[in-house]
Amino acid sequence: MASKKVLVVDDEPSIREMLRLALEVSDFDCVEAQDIHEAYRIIADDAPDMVLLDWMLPGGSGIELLRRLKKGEATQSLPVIMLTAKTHEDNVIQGLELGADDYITKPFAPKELIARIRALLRRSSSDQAGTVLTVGDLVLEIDSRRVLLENKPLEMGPTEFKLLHFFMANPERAYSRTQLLDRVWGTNVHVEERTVDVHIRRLRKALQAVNSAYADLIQTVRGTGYRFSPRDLSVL
Amino acid sequence: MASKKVLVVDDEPSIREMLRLALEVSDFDCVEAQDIHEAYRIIADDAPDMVLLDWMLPGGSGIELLRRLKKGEATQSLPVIMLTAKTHEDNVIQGLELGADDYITKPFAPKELIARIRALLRRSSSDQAGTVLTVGDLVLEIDSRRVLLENKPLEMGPTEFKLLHFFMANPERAYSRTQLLDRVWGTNVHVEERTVDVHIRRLRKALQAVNSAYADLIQTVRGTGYRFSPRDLSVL
DNA sequence: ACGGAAATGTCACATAAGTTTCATGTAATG
DNA sequence: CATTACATGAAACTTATGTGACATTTCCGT
Repeated sequence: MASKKVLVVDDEPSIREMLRLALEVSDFDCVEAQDIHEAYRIIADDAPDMVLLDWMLPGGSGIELLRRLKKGEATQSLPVIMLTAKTHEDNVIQGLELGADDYITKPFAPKELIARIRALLRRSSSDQAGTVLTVGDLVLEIDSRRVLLENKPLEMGPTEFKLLHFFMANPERAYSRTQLLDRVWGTNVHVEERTVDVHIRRLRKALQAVNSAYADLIQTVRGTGYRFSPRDLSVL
Repeated sequence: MASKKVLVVDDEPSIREMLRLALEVSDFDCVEAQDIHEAYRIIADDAPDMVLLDWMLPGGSGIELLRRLKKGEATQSLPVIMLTAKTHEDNVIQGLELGADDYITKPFAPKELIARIRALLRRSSSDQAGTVLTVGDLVLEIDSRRVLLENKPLEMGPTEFKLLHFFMANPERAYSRTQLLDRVWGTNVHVEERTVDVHIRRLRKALQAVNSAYADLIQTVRGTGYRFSPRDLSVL
């Protein structure tokens, strides 16, 4: 399975390093940001699955980041665990009110941190359950892990499913093979770029088997990569 | 709906207070007991829907209360979540063996506690007696603990029954082996994931013995787990 | 408490399914 | 028309699941 990506936001390099270690040992991907500006960029580019946020960022900006995340449409459901010093009970309350999903006080046992991360990810992934993505007569059901085209189930492997899921969630934008590998396969996977082509092909094939017009949803962007574009689906 | 009533059994007033706060914020009713004598009285008088039981009651009486509850006819189905210090792994085992439904180690995130309480109440309240689940010619009678297919009784063990029960109550959705272990076997049971496969196989076998079409109800979702899908039962 | 039947969990091996890579063909680009 | 990028089929490989057998445990009736 593709491992989950955790964004660590802390200004102390040594703490980031420690967290990275703990995370990677437990088979998580880890990306680091030292300030909220960098954090924002990474959230946009790398789409982490959750955020570990140090509360004590310089200038009290930890709270600021949390507030902005919870305000933004696209980021408000991104799970956040706060790291706090144990003396600041009131900060905890404040953080939870602002929408942090959990907190942990320093110093903490790596084991506990990992356990909480797992618990949180499990919880929040069940939140996105029930979601159904639709483009014309193409329906992707997350819960049942099925894809229907014109009410007929489509045959495809797990990778094609994830790929289609990603595309339907991020339409009208071209992604390079590297980006696709990163976001569909997961970080730190060493796979040839060309492999993407093969899976694209299989996905197109699966769509084409039922209605050939739908294969055109996945467009080749020469020199760049691929794009999923409902916009110019002729059938609609 | 009328909010559920939770009995908190703990000798520490401050902990009771904290729990009460967490519970009431989440819209539960809360009653408190500081010892097992008081707990018993409240169970008899107030009929709580579940019990939050501190394991470390003075005199080790937490275990005593649990034992007595599980022995009593009227109280044995009352759900119990234990609160334990995280160092006492063995107590947890003991507690679960005695029939506790779940446990949570201190310190814990209020959100997690609430989540577990909700999960537990959902599980136990859906165990409504007298219910009969039906899919085509497949009939599952909860109270008589029997399964009929085309009016012929099916042979299966208790685990297969619970598994089928769960599937029939939650159709059209793919579950991982871990999720199935959690929800059919019970939380924190240490059982190999692959054991699920074996029980799936036994269940399929039982169905197939009468009508092979019904074995297809239980579908393998590669890379994910299994799904119960009446939707594409050809016989219907 | 005791013996046997039933149920359960685990393992090892067989089989099926899916993934990646590679070699080659084909279409776009300047 | 040379070059580059992409499409495609198929082989090699990796993983996931199916399945039978067996050791253990649980449950009952004696």
